Amino acid sequence: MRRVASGGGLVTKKRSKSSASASTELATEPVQADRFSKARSARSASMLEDYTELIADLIAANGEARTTDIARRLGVAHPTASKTIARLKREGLATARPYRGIFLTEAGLAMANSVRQRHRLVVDLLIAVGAPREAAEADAEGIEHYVSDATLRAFEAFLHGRGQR
Amino acid sequence: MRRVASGGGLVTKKRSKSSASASTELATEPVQADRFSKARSARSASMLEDYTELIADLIAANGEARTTDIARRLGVAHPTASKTIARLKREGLATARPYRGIFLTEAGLAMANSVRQRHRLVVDLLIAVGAPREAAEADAEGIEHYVSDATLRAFEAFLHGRGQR
DNA sequence: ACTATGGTGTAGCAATGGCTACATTGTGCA
DNA sequence: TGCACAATGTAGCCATTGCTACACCATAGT
Ligand SMILES: [Mn+2]
Ligand SMILES: [Mn+2]
Ligand SMILES: [Mn+2]
Ligand SMILES: [Mn+2]
Repeated sequence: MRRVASGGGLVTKKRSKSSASASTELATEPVQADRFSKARSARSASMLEDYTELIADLIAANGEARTTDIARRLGVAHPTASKTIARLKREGLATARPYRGIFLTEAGLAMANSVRQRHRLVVDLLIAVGAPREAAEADAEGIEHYVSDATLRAFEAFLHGRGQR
Repeated sequence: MRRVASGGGLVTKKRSKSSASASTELATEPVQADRFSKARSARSASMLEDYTELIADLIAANGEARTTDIARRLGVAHPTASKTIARLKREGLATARPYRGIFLTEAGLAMANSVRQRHRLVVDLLIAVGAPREAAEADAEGIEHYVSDATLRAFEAFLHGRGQR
């Protein structure tokens, strides 16, 4: 197919590859696809990140992390948490034996620590640029998973430069 | 079950509800669950937001938005785009007839416009706080979907106060 | 020591979002 | 005027992340 626009029969434009300025168009595509691809990867990791952070918090607060507590904190049904914990185990981030609590491996703990630090940094930055505290806390829960190291370093420098942190 | 920690048989702690300070613990849970819940909603909407924005961009640039172009820009296989476009139609955001291009409904166009504006605002803010341009562009593709209106207004005010925008 | 109760596990369903493989369609160009 | 071939559609696979329903287990308290 060689392409013809048709909408309501108005436009009539041919194009061998793409109709827009052949200069920018060809450069834009792969770059944009890369950005979307990165976002998809981050989305896929976000669940693991939240779980490890939460498990570490529960162990710190309660001495243990139980499936039901994890589920309640996340606001999901317990089989949902159970299934994701299975994924954590599969990916070497956690261990668990039936009817005992959930434990983090070294890799899981490392993830938890870096994720917690990043979470706090994002909240602090949002507040520093004027976001209401609760909005900052809520938004950070999603935003955190998409902040690159380069951006994170910029956040740190920004906060330093303001005396905060 | 009344709960007993056990890990390696070390800890031995009972708890009727939760072991942590009964004052904060009970207040923390629902608040945190709410934040996670909001993040899940945003995650669910993110795909629709990216598609409407992209379709509007393609129509502006090419006069039409074809399934293959959408897929290539997103970096996914065309049946993946095709399936998501079906969801857009189902949710009243787009229309399409076989072998013609994709069109946005009024609702879809409204979403595209607000999403594009939010996207730009997020990129501008990230750059304003010092993120490298390409990191800002890449991170914004994920971050944008999790920024609340309250935080967005704060971003606007922050940029205004700096003469940017 | 028993048992009621609540934590835990498991089965099975649905929606979403990836993919590959293959069928169908439209049209630019020979 | 046809037809080759790219674009589009469709079928069917898998993984993830939700859910409800139900079975099983551990123990706190009697
Ligand atoms: Mn999070
Ligand atoms: Mn977090
Ligand atoms: Mn996006
Ligand atoms: Mn965007």
